[in-house]
Amino acid sequence: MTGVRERARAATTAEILRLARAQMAAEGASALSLRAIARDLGMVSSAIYRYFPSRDDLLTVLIIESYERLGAAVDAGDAKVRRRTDFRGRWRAAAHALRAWAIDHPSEWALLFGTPVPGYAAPEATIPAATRYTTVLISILTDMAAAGHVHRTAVPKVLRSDLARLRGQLDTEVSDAALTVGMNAWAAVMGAVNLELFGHLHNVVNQPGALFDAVVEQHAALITT
Amino acid sequence: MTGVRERARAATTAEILRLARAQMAAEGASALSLRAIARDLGMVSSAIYRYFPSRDDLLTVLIIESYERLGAAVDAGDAKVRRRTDFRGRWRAAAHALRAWAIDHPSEWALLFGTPVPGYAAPEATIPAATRYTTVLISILTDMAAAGHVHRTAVPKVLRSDLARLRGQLDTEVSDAALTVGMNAWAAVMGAVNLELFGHLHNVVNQPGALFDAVVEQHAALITT
DNA sequence: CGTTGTCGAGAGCACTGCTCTCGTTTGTCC
DNA sequence: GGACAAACGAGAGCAGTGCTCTCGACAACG
Repeated sequence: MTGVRERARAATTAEILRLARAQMAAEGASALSLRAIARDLGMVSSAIYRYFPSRDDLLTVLIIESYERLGAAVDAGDAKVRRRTDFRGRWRAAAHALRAWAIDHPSEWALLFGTPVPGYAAPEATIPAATRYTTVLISILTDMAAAGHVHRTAVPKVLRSDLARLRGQLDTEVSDAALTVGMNAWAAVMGAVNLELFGHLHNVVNQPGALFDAVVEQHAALITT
Repeated sequence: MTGVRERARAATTAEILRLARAQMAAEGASALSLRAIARDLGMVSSAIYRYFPSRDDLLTVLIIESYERLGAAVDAGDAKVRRRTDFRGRWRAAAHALRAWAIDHPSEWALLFGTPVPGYAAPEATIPAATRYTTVLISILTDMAAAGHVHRTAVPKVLRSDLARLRGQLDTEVSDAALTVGMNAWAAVMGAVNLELFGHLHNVVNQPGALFDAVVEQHAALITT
């Protein structure tokens, strides 16, 4: 309750995270240095350990926050579509919001979807956050089902149990076929963004946005069929 | 010409690369340490610099080699298909060879397609190697065109110039539509493998192979249409 | 045979994450 | 209000990193 110390602590913690993010943006995710943060903060390096027990814990917090931001960005993209039954439009908006966020925050994208940092193993804590940005796609599919849309894609038998479990976790009424097309679309979009963000389209496609559009449109058709 | 010294040098260089690869497999790509390699080699760390001017140069060589290995694996997958006009079969074989290699060599996959290592910027030298593993897909599409197949996918206008340039570089006769479906398929497959390899399917899909199959089949249909 | 260039060893620099100790400050309880 | 415990920052130190420099031993070439 006694505010002074707690507020100071919260402020310092936030400042550490802010500086960490700035440093990540400037130098890349795995170049993040506790000592550099401490210097920027005008502190000695050991003081940082009063706030984060280790570099990995700092990374974990950053990862969770980034998942949260990405999820919010994708949500916002979807929310901008007025006609909620315009499922193609919502898919397009969500997908493009995903790519836009990735381009605006490349270091954070790398943190989330690139190689896990050296000895770093994503702890349990990140798992719920990690699914955050996929819920939009699920809700689009759910709304489609509610609107009477029936997906007819073939569902690999071995996936059945996974999909049933997923449906339970999500507590939603989407068919196996819908989940399958959804995952396919998800994989394709993630693949396109990764190729672009990690430089694999250099000297191959100079208009990565156009390639992304093609991927999105292709799956727009598949999703709404 | 004088063999003794040159052969010793080649042997040491090869040994460094071997140990580097072993270390990567054990600890992950960015945990690669020149000093540790030197220790394993029974040398002092500075001696390594007689063979590689910097850690980044070592990484570059490793990356190029890995691209080469991946390309060879995908080629081998495609080559196993007897009926060369069985384009679906060839696509399946190539895609599954890609995934199999990724699963067998996760650290190398991460090196190629994960976050670029800290301050490391892929130098020009890696570019030709980086396209190596995509040539199989191109040759499948080329063979389809030669067999009289006509792709009808819509091609984004902005991609036209890129595709024309690509066709020139590849020196092959594939239509814009074919290249577009090919890239879409490529992005989807890469996305599916990345999601699986980097752990984003944990607690989502326990049968990632099945999801991958679904992606491959979906694009098999799109490619051969 | 002498010169030249290659190679490995060793010391050292600047950096990293992290631990431990030591005063100082802050909040709490009597 | 005073005693006590917890929180905090400073500082030194350890083990590790990439990389540079110098020095002595050896091989290759004229």
